[in-house]
Amino acid sequence: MTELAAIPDTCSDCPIRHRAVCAKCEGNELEQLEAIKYYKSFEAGQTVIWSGDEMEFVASVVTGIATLSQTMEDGRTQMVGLLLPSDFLGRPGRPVASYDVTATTDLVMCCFRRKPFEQMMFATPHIGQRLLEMTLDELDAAREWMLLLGRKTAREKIASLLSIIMRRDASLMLSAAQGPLKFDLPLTREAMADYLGLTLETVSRQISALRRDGVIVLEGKRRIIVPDFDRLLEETGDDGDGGVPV
Amino acid sequence: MTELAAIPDTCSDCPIRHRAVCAKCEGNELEQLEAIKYYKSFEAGQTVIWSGDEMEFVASVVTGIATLSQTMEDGRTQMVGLLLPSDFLGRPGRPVASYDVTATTDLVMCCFRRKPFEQMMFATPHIGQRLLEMTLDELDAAREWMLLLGRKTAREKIASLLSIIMRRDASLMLSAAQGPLKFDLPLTREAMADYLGLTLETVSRQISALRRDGVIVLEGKRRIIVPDFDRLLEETGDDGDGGVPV
DNA sequence: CCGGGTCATTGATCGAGATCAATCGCCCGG
DNA sequence: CCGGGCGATTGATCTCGATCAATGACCCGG
Repeated sequence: MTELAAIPDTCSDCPIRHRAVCAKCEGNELEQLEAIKYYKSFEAGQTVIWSGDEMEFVASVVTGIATLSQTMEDGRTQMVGLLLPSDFLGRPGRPVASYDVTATTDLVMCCFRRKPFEQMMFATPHIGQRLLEMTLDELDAAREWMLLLGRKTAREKIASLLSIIMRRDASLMLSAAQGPLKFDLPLTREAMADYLGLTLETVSRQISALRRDGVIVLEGKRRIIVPDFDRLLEETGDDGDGGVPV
Repeated sequence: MTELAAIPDTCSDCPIRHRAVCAKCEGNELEQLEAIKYYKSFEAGQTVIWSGDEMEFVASVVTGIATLSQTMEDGRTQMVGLLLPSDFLGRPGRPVASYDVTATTDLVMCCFRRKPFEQMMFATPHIGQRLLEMTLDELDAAREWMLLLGRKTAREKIASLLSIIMRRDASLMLSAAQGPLKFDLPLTREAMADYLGLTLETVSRQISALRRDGVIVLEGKRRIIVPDFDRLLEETGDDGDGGVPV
């Protein structure tokens, strides 16, 4: 059993306060939300919910990473979403989960029982407005991802995934230092394969190839150093300014 | 120049009145929308807007079909959205188009200038609520599509596309007759390839293979007859009840 | 210090789909 | 009736990534 991550006392202490579904709520609205929220923790590897299960809550990721994935009868699986801190889980109005949700790291979620949340959403336009923004962002990300799945080579897929992860967690911890960037891969090779529509062997081979070509440096299995971010971007196949604004 | 499709006189005559972004609006709200709307028509093959262009309007598709697609510098392209009647084009709050939009058939759109629409959205919760529902549906569709792109075989991709098109246009014209279903493909082989992440040759070969195996019958190049819909569904690789509820 | 488990790497081979190329069918205009 | 253009089909070959298989690196518990 790993140690549980710190759980904020009140919403004002919350690290995702200004990015999550509650971002536009203030004063009274925030108090109402605070009254119905509760925290749930999961350990790395645990399943949060299975596709088809009844969902009695919706939630925001506070810390950690979770994945959404779909599986075909014969076992082929494709990841269809990556939930980072502040991302929202669940669909108001839908009582049943559409995807398998798995914690890939230790995970803390801020949960709201579904029914009260839906009622509040009806009464409080700020929640629905914020959820719409977030959903539109996710749709853009999904479309970027479709280009990756449909048209990119294995090497480009790996480079793209690395740059996506770097960008997203840079935007969370307003990364100070310039120069060689360094970060931990929060995913196993298998999870990366499920994300990219590849096999884990191909993922491993392409990471080795990028290492051989000096695009990345490995420190152990999971820690990645990128000496030249622009060089990595060239490998993604995207045009310079590229895509998703976080 | 082909003949222009019929354009409804008023919103109450409009064929997409109860499915589009205006679905929840009544009385006064509907009048306001009606006051700022205007129609635009495009011929099959025309580009509606280029990625990166300024968008001065958002719009609903009234009749016809349009596609959203992304292109890489070297010319590889991936379709990322298919807009059928009642679907919404544009993102409130974003002044610039993110995708290339092309009319694949003659197309009529009901447009709203972006700024007034955004103001109305702020004042009228029903519009934002409906847009949220529609966006969540699109996100689900995009995720289904990601499974297709990442994990399905070429044959499964073709079968899936056929069943998606059949389902979606059956839901529009509440198809009366049972028995052998018949419909027109609204896409060229090349557009199908862009949708499915394949080459047009592979699309052609797989369609021929499905024909040889008796799953479909062709009437000319574009008209498809499906003698046994369940047989087609088996070929998609999805489990029976399968996925997107329209 | 050893043995088992998990995750990752690397090698050998295979095959689905891409690529290159020729041909066909159909429509339309001269 | 002919010729050109466009979309679609079909064939031959190649290649990237999948598959099958062995080995390696690391961690933890006994």
